[in-house]
Order: sequence, then structure tokens, then C-alpha cells
Amino acid sequence: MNPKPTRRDALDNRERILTVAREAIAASSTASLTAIAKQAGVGIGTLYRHFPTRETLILELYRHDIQHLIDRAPVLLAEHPPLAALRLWLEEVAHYGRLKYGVAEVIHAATDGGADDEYFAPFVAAIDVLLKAGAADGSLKSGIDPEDVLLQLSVLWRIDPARPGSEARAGRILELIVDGLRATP
Amino acid sequence: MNPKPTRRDALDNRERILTVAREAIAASSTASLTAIAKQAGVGIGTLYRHFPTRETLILELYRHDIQHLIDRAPVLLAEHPPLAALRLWLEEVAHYGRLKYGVAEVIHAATDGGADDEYFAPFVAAIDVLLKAGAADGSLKSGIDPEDVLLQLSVLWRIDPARPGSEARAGRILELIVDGLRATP
DNA sequence: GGATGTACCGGAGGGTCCTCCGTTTCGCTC
DNA sequence: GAGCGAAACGGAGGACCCTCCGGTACATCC
Repeated sequence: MNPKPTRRDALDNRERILTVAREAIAASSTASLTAIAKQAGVGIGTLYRHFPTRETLILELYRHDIQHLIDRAPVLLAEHPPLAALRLWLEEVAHYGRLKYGVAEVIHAATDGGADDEYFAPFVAAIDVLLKAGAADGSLKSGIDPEDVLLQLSVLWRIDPARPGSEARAGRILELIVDGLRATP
Repeated sequence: MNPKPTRRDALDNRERILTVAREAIAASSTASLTAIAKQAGVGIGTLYRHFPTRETLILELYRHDIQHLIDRAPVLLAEHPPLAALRLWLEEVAHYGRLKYGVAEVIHAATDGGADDEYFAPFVAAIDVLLKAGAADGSLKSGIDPEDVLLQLSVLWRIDPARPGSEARAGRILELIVDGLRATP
């Protein structure tokens, strides 16, 4: 897919596509790929070779941001007890996803496809660290599959942000999710 | 939309579309509307006038089945304590959604659009009855928004049924959802 | 039974996604 | 620096969704 774009023109094109896409997606998260390709001065075929699906492209755009979220997990864990850390982290993810819609879309896609772990796995691993910590201190159930949690989380971006009360609803549902993860005494 | 298709030809067309669609969707849940229209011998425009969106059409196809699910809620509630009834009902819905993919798609759409309550509201009401009963006997939290539960439930159809272990995963997640709804002692 | 208004029809058309494959261009070798 | 094979390009094309609007045919009223 994108292991080693060795050729100069290929690299140039890749960069150009990303630059244009960043702007275009920021302006309208549903910007058409055709338009992006045209504006980047490449054929639609070229765009698709570099980024086989819309998600691949978006994923690349937000790579840094996603990495940042992943890195936050251990930080929160150092500063708070596991249950609180989990909650805070999920809130950050949810909030970020609402802000930059792209991230949400990517996670959404990840829960679909399943595989393509290169990007997906670290995210799941971050969840797993939080879950394990919570299981260790008895505040969370043990043996929870982190992918299950991710899937549950993905429901949050399905809340239409335009509808009134969407923020509150997201908070409520997050609460329900976390409560479901807690150890039953 | 579909209040009173008064004219004879309109009614005929509507029936014909439904008949064809039932078969086509059963054969392949992603059957194209263009194809359905063609096979029903109507223009694509006609199809869209009768069923403004893909979901409207599917909804009509599965109307009976959905009603059946709704009716099951009070029955289960009469036979089981509220918490068990809720769990069983959710299992039935989940199972049914996995079987006839259409139903899942409809619920999915409902959680998107939100409104269009004509079909949507009874379903939410069914959930509400279960929740209220559980709140009354203290097994469930009180004040839960049934739409929130529906939204959470919708995650279950996002599990790819082709992947191995999908059934088990659905079970696990359902468990998490229900646990999140239980009253915290 | 004709006339007439309106409810309904049909498909062309604009937009999107993605695939496929003939053509071009790069980078390496001699 | 010429030649060559593979890597990358580009856009036509097929599929789909949905909209729009000129035309058709039904039901009703005289």
C-alpha cells in the first residue's frame, strides 16, 4: 500500500495530495475525492493508488492527532486511578472525535474493517492498558476485549452534532459505557 | 409521503415495487434501487416518490416483523422480572437484526435521522416500558433515555457477521450494555 | 361521454465512489 | 548517455444515489 513510495514523482504526488486534502477536508469533511485529485493536479487513479480508500487518506491526515490520543493514555494513568483515567481518556477521545470529524470517521472505519492493524492496533493497545490497570486494582471487570470497547465507543460519533442536546447525550452514553465496564461487586 | 395514494395506478405501482423489493432485498441486502425499479417496471422516479429513501422502503418491507418485536416487550415483561425481560428482549432484537439485515439497517437509520417518528416512536416506547419497569423494581437505573439505549444497541449490527466469533462478541457487548443500565447499589 | 386539472409517471442528468488498463516516466545498468 | 523494465500515472467507464421537470393518464364534473 504505502510501504516505500520509492519514486520521486510518486512522493511528490503523495505530498501534494495530502496538502490539498488537509485543506479540503477541513473546509468540508465530505469533500469529494475527485475534487481533491483535480486540485492536487493528479488523476483520480493516482489518488486511489496512494490511498486505496477514503479512510486511508483521512487516517494519514490525522495520524499525528491520533498518536497524541494514544500517548495520553499512559499519562492519564500515571495521574489518576485507573477508572478515572479510563473515563477521562474516553472523554478526550470522544471530544476530539466530535471536533475533528475525521478521527471519528477513521475509528468508525476501523471497527468495520477490523484488520489493517498497522494504524488500528496501537489504539486498541492503549485501551487495553487502561482496562488492564482497572482490572488489576479491581475497579473494572477483567478480561474485557478492548476492541469491544472501541466498538461501543464508536456509537458516540453517530450522534448528530446538529441536534440540540447532542453533547449531553454523548455524556450520558459514555457514562453508561463506563458503568458497563466496572467490576460488579 | 404515503398517506393516501389515491390513484389506482399509484397503488398498483406501490404494491409491485414492494413485491419485487422483498425478493430482491432478501436475495441481496444491497440490491440497487435502480434494479428494483427496473424489475418492477417503473421508473426510478416513481420508486423514489413512493419511498423517498432506501430506509423507507425497507422499513415498509419489515413493518410486520418490527411490530412483532415491539409486541414482544410487554409479553416478556409479564413472564419475567424486568431485568431479565430487558435482556431477553434485547437479545431477540439483536438476533433478529442479524438474521434479517434489513431490520438492523432500519434501526440504524432511525438512530441517525432521529425524527420520522411514525415508525420510530413505538420502538422507543417499547424500550421505555422495559426501562420503566426495571426502574420501578430497582434493578435498573431510573431516568434512562430509551433512545440512548437504542443507539447503544445499534452498535451490534456493526459487527461483521462474517468474521469468526461475531456471535460471541455480540453477546459480550450486549452484556456490557445491560450492565451499564443496571442500578448501581 | 367529453373536457380538464392534478396526481402521478419516467428517465435524463449531475454527483460520487472506485476499478481497470493503456501510456508515460523514472531510476538503474551497462 | 542510451536502453529498458518496472513503477506510477491518468482518465474513461461502470455502478450507484437521488433530483428535477416535461409529459401522461386518471378521476371527476358537467
